Amino acid sequence: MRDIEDRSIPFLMHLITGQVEELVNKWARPLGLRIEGVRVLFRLLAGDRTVNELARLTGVELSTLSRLLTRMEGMGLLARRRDAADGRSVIVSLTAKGRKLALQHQPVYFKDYETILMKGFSPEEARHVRDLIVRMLDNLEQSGADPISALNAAGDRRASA
Amino acid sequence: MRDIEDRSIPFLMHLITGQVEELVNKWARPLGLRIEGVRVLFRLLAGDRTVNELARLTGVELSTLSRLLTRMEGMGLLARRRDAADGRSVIVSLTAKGRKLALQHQPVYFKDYETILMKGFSPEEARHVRDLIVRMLDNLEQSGADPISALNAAGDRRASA
DNA sequence: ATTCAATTGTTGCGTTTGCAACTAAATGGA
DNA sequence: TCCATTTAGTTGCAAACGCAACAATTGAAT
Repeated sequence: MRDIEDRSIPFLMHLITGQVEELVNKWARPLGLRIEGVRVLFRLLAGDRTVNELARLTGVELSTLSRLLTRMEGMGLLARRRDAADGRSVIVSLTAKGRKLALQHQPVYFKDYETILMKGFSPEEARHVRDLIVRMLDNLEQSGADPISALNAAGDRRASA
Repeated sequence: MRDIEDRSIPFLMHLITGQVEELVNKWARPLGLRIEGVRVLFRLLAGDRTVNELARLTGVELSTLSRLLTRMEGMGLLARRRDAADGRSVIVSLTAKGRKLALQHQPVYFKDYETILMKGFSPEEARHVRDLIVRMLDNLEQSGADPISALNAAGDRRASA
């Protein structure tokens, strides 16, 4: 690896994430999409979702997602309709065109990037790293609804030591 | 963990990275910075760097970084000077004010986020996951200067199989 | 020496971003 | 029932983003 000096896990993940996203962006550019749009597309392939669910499932901020959906709707890739059961929610679904696009490009999606990332990994290593990463996410989640307080507390603790 | 269905490594990392960055952004906002600025600040604490080096070391895109440096220069946190040895390069260094700010907040930097992430990890697990992640970065790097070709090749291979 | 290529950093430009404020609908008391 | 609170989604706005084009400097080839 390069002469990276900051070997903290968050930073290393930042590097990986950034590079993978760059790759996906280049690939998706001819389709008029970027990685967020690609994520939405493939997520919807598994079934309709409300905007909120999509935000949670794709990790895209809500207002960003709302505008992204408007764009993709304009591209004819998806449709929004208000939920009859809950008038606040909006249900997003793929159009035929969107579904076709998704199916057409499904093979080159994340699996490929994961393949690159995990080259030379044994199955145990792959499983292990996935488990560890999931545990990190759990940790983040459990650090609280307002995780900043946990941080401040940690800082105070050390400061007073 | 939530009801996340996409358990691909890149996506899981995307979630972790996004959440950590959100935390850092909230923390750094009172300082007038965001995570990129924080990274620059602490990177420079280890010594002066050219703009290019900073970009590589922090994972910030070059034009974005250039403008970020202008802002931070305006805040009085750092200074730019042209390299006497190579007239193309610009050397970035902390001002006294920038150094003071960095030192002041050093304790709450990444270590804390890593602490949250790695809660409950044994030292072996922590070392292991770091090694595996570094291997992923190596894989990315070796996938070529233009890694998109590797991807296309992978797609073609499967398509013809 | 001259010319062509590569590297470094900045900027123009249109797009996208995230926060905060907002509307609208549903929920939970009193 | 009525009102306060919560939740879903959109939008205004200023800031930031990335790509591509650019100038300036260095390096390499002949």
